[in-house]
Amino acid sequence: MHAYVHIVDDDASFRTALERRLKLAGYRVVTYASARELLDQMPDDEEAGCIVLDVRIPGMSGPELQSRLNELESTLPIVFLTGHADTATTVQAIKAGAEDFLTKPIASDQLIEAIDRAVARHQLARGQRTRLDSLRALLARLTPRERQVFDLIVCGRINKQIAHELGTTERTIKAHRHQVMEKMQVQSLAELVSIAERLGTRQSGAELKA
Amino acid sequence: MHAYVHIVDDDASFRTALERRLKLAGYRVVTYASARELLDQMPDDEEAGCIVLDVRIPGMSGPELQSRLNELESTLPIVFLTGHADTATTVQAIKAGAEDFLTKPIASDQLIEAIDRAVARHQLARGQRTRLDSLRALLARLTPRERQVFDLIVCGRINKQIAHELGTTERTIKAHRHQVMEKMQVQSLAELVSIAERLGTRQSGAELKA
DNA sequence: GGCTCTCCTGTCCCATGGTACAATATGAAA
DNA sequence: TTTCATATTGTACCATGGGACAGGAGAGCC
Repeated sequence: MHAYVHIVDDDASFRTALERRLKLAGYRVVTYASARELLDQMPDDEEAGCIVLDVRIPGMSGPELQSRLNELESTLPIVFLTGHADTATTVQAIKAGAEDFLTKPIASDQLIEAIDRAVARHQLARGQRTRLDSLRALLARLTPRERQVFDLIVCGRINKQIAHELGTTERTIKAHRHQVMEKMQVQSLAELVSIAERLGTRQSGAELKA
Repeated sequence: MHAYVHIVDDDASFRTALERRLKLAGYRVVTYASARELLDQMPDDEEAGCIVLDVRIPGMSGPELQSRLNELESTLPIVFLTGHADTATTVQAIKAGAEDFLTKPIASDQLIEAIDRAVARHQLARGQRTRLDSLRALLARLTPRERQVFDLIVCGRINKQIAHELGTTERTIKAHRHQVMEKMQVQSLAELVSIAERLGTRQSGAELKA
């Protein structure tokens, strides 16, 4: 609860009306008159919420703002609102990950449903991203050498091979390997490989010889 | 090349015109007058291709056919065509995985582009599915006991623990483990875990004790 | 110059994984 | 009944992983 809805629309009276309606539904609301305004304040991605975005707004258009937000890796789902939708714009927006695309005038119940869905999706995405981020943070703490060893371990190389490929001794690899398991907070090789797979850092094998 | 385009439209003259145009573009074409017709013949998912689907057709509608195909786990991408698109239908179709949603009359170049994209996507999806299917086939060849051992191995259990959990001896587990590595055609634990991760069979650990 | 961090190296010892060589028991299928 | 797949167990032996204990070399910072 207390999720944020960010409304971007150049029609002040519409913003106000929608704001009132959403606050009654239990949402916290922030309004913006333009894409620029939203980008300047850049809503916090960590707070549950979503964006309600008019397609035609002065300056940067709705879809332009969407692609900009995608570049910035925002995961806030977008619910588009528009007076007259053309099909190409609709298709493009949904393909780019918009949660919904609605036409004005819109029944407020229907809009709220879309917003609820968007917020729920954001919760999920946020949870996943948080889990991945913490894994990435662990990985980032490895020294360059440890990272090399990590890559070779999760490809199934044994210590002897790793030592040979890195031009050092088996004993040294054991030391690095120990550090890797320690820093990645895992007790088994299986967990380590699982992490590598989820982070997409695992190469299929031969690529690493280059 | 020689990809199949499956056209579903109740307008015979439209079908014929489009068929001619697509054959010139190098496609193989199969036409259907209704959703039923396509379902009866059920296009082969293994052949590269896509479906061009009119939204409003007698009997089962385009979107209904789409959801039916999804249930049947078809991976053939769908390009929708329609006279007058309403936004809700468009959004729903794209969310359900349609490659595109175009309005008639449509420039044939534009349609061909959409079909090219759809076919390309199908190639990718097919490749991925084929790879996963062959892994699943390997997994299916494990005996029930071997499968239990597999699950525990990829969760990071050591032989001793597995033996205890399955109420047998370490030596027995070694035998099963050998069979598992053999049947799954892997040389290292890392590869085995990677497969489990990609097939989504890997539990996070504690769940398996139940 | 000290201090810290990274990277590197060594020996001893034990736990674990893997293999070769064998063998038994059970149930289903031919 | 014979045959086969499955599941089971055993004894060795060796390779690999990993911990305990100990130390050195080079780079960057205060």
